[in-house]
Parts: sequence; C-alpha cells; structure tokens
Amino acid sequence: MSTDLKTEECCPPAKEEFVGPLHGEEAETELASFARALGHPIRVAILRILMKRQECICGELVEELPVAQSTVSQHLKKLKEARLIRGTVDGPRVCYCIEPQALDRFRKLFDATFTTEG
Amino acid sequence: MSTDLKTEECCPPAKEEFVGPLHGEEAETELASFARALGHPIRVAILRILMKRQECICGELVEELPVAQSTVSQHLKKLKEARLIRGTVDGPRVCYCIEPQALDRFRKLFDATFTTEG
DNA sequence: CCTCTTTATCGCCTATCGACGATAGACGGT
DNA sequence: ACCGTCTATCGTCGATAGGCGATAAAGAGG
Repeated sequence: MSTDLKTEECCPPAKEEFVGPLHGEEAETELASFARALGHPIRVAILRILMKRQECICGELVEELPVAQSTVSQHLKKLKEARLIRGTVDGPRVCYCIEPQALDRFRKLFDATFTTEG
Repeated sequence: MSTDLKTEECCPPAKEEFVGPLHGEEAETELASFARALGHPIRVAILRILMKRQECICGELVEELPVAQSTVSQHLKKLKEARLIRGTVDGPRVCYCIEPQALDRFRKLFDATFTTEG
C-alpha cells in the first residue's frame, strides 16, 4: 500500500458516467460522434493496441504506428474528446488506456438503433 | 406469385457477402470505413428510418430530414458506398433498404477488436 | 413529344480532417 | 540551473466533408 508504483495507477477507476437517452436526436448525435472517432484506421489501431496492452505510453504507440508523433498525438486527442480513452500524466510521460464504459455505451446505442426490436 | 407488386421487391434477397479477416490491418480499415459511414447524425437518422420502415423511397426520407434533397442524396450515396444500404430503381423512384449483413459485419469487426478475448 | 415527378450529379463555397515539421511545455536527472 | 526526454500544440498544406441551389437524367403519363 506504499506509493512505490506510480506507473500502475492509470486505468482502474473510470468514474465517467455514460448516461443518456438511447433514442432520439441526441442519441443519434452521440452515436455518430462515437462512430466518427472510430472512423480512421490509425485510431482503430490505437484502440486495438490499448486493448492488448491494457495501458500504454504515447511513445510506445508512436513506435508501433506508421505516422509521426504529432499525428499520433492528434489522433489521441480525438479519441480523448470522444471519451473513448483516458490519459493520465505520469511524470514526463502520459499513460493512455481505454475507457471501457465508452465502448459499452457505443454498443448500447448501436443495438438500440439497429436491432429489430428497437 | 404474379408480378403485380413491383414496389415490394426491393429488400429481400441481399446476396452480398461480407467475408474477410476479423483482425489485422485490412480489418481495421474495414471497421474504420463502416464507422466513417455511421459518423454523421443524418446518416444515422437515415438508417434509423430504414430500420423502422423496412424500405423507403428517397423522397420520404427527404420529407423527414431537415436537409435538402441533394444533401440527402449525397448521404445515401455514402451509405451505399459503405454497403450499409441498397437502392433499387423502381420506375422514377428509388427504393432504399438496409443491408442487414453489413450491420452484422460491423458488429463482428467491432466485437473482434474490442472484446477482452479478442 | 412534352411534361411532370423523382433522384442523381454538378459547381461552388466553407469548414474540418489528416499529415508533417518545428516548437513549446513539463518533468526527471545530474 | 541545465540537459535530455516525452508529449502537446502550432502553423501550414492539400484533401475531403458537408451544405446548398441549379441542372441533368430517367421514367410515367397525357
């Protein structure tokens, strides 16, 4: 319970709440917003890497992706704006991780809109 | 079984095949492509209307949407390019319907990428 | 053939995206 | 304080998105 491991306190909490209607104009805008954030191969790749690694430093993403550091940073910004990921400052680094609740919310909106009983 | 009802033969068949890898660069591009198509509120609204109505004439969509006819037509074009919908010419009209297999494919790609066992 | 209806396309405009290099800002280590 | 490292932001550029009105294209019907 000591404060030795600062590198590990990135992802766990996730206190963001994803509530809101599942139908109507607002829901459609929210769904479209998530979809837009997913709408680029690099961003999908970032999320895939974060799924595999649980958490990840920006620099590690840059190593694995075929684009420049600044470009990765901009994609991270969009993912963060869509609340699909979270970034935690850890000294000079930033630790990124997925916001699972956002993926759940996206799935809920998708299902509510595109399932026959919806 | 006669050929009286031409207006009804829009959606049923759906012989498009959605096969391909669920992982890797190609899958990520395909997933991003679907997401991009979903990434606009009007296009989500179009799909929602088509879910409700089963099939729909372009003009009916225009009536329900707050944008011009030409704009609706362009959104329909993108949805068609993403193979999320299908359009069948019926005289001077065009009957649109959802391509359910595309939604299934999208969901499969999404799950394969963003589920913990994937 | 002409006309009406319906839909797609064109042209034009503004706004946003996506990429990059360069630079700034924040932190740790010496 | 001074570096070196890591990340975000800025400025720029070309490409694409998204909107509209106007126009073209295609079929139905007189």
